[in-house]
Amino acid sequence: MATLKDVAEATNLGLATVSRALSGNAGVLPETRKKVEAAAKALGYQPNALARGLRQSSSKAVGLVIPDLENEFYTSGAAVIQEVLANAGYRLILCCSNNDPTIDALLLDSLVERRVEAIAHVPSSAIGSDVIRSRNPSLPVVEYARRSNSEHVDSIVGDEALGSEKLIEYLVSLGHRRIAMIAGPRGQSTTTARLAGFESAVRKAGLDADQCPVLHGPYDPDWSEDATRELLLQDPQITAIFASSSRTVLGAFKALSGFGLHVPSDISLVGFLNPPWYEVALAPVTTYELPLKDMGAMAADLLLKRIAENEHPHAEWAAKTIRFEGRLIVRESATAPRVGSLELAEMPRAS
Amino acid sequence: MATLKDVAEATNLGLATVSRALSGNAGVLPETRKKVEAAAKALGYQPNALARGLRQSSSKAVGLVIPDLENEFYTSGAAVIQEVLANAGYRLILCCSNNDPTIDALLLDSLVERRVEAIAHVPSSAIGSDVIRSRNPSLPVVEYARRSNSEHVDSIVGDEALGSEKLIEYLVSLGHRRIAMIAGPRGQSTTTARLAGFESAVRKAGLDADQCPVLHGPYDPDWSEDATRELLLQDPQITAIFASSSRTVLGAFKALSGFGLHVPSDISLVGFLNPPWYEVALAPVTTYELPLKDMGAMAADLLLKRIAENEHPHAEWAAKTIRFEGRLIVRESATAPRVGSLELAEMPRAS
DNA sequence: CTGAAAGCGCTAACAC
DNA sequence: GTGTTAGCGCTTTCAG
Repeated sequence: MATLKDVAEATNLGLATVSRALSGNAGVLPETRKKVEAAAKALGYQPNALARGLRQSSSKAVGLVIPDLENEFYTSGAAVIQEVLANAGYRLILCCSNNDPTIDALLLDSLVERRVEAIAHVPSSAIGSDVIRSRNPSLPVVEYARRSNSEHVDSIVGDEALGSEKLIEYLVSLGHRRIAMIAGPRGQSTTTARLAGFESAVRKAGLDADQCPVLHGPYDPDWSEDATRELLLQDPQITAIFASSSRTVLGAFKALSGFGLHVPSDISLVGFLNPPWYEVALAPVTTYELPLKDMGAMAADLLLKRIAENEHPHAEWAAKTIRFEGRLIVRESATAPRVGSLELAEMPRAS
Repeated sequence: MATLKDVAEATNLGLATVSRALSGNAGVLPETRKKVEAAAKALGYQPNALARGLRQSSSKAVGLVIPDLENEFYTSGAAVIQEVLANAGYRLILCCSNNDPTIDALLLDSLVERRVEAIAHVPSSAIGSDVIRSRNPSLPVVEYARRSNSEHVDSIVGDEALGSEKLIEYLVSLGHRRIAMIAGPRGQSTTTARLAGFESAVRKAGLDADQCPVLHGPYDPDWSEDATRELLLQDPQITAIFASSSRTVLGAFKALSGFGLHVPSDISLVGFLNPPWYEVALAPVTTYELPLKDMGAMAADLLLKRIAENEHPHAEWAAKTIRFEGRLIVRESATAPRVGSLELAEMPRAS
């Protein structure tokens, strides 16, 4: 590949002049610039971002670590983060941790090695982004969607507790008193918050906690399907299910169909988040939507702001947690509880 | 941030020794290595990947450009590409072109500047990856999911033509003779192939092409909803719709519900690809599934292979196009055509 | 306005 | 085994 030197030799100019000309720097004769640009194009010159980054110690890159590339909860924000950053001239290095804390830490390390100027992070463990601070305390970090226990990073999250609470309140207002929750894996801030909201709402409504079971497991349709099945078998009095993620909703629907049960006539179901398909599900899903796009934009803006602040010897700022409220979306998957008990007909699954 | 020199000074060793020790290179006394590692850890030393990359002219990074971060057609492959590459010690720089050829070209350029060692690319225009070749002809490139007109790049795609054909054959076997297709935007290889399959099947089945209308538009639920509405209004004889992407299926369902129509009793609907929600849709969707995971793995393997070949003065290899077959998945959204004509009741939309 | 030279942090020859 | 040195490609003083 052609280098600056090649262009310099081709034009009989000095390295410095060529550099200035190509980086749109002032102080170069217009005709000189023309000549340089022509030669550069002719040689197919492409600047070497590694060399430039090394020299200026600024890579114009930002890292983003998310746990799952196929989950709208993360990609929806990632999309706007990438867009905002791109408009500001930064490139996004997007990594996927598969929800594995070890990989998570590895990826964070490698981003630091690549000298990214900031990191957006969906933490996969409570340790979260602390790895980074031990490497380079001045590197701006914002946590998105999930919160770790780190004290020194900003975080942008949804108000998940409020969401669950609203959902349960809604079910209670419909007349439900036996509500089950299919929760996520313990130890993640999202799970914790959603669970807290559930328990708080159950308490406030004066429901019997024993009649409102909670099952913990991964945010995975297959697990959720099994969990729902088991739940119904063990607790056929349940009249409503709170499936606390879109994957969970999916599994719940499948289990319910398997039993020949209809939503909402046999059992009510509410979800969380709002992927487009909720509108065309077996029963359009009543849910709590989080403003993921706004959250992503905010995260990106904050990142940019922190980068800018970093230029100047920054006054000690306090890390802030910004919690976005969402909204309850009432569709058709939840109605007043059925009368009578559940008839579970284990049907052969279609395909 | 600490540099190699800092570690060298701290240990009273030479730069080279420290470098060797830290990069696990042979020819260093075990105790020396210990000492170096201890000092490095104490100083919080992190290697500078920019400097290393510059020196070795190899960045251990691979670029991936996809048009949409929120579409499983791309992210599903992206996820496995990232995984395979990560296992081989490469970092993925994932960029999103928003289906805009200009941005696409920009991103490709910036990847070249960052000296990635290979690029996986979902082209957003027919020019596709040619930008890259003009910059650096020896940079391995593989197109994934879509094909451009580039002659010199490998491509991994699904057999979309076959898919449409199978789907239409299936509808015909059910008795349909008036089938509409909601197609994607003209000019993309996927659209072209899906359309070709449709037309070929229509012809082979001896259907009247006039009775099998095709609408072109973006792969977008809202557009698809409008298109479906219009279609039904203009052509109420239609008994089946081929919605040629998952977004399109979504819109079609919404339009159909809006008219108070039921799938499949009033009208049959078949989709394309196989996102998990197809199973829990208003009517579980009959579709043609592509092995996206296998395709992604293949793309990554090919990339790795090309990188390895690049080390040696490579014999001129021919670019290959690998086309993966998928499979027809029969669910419940298509049955024998209704008898009688359609009653369109424009109902107030719920929520 | 342009050129020469230093140096970003690292690795790979080459000496010792 | 270890140290010295050159140089990857670029930007940026500092002279001219």
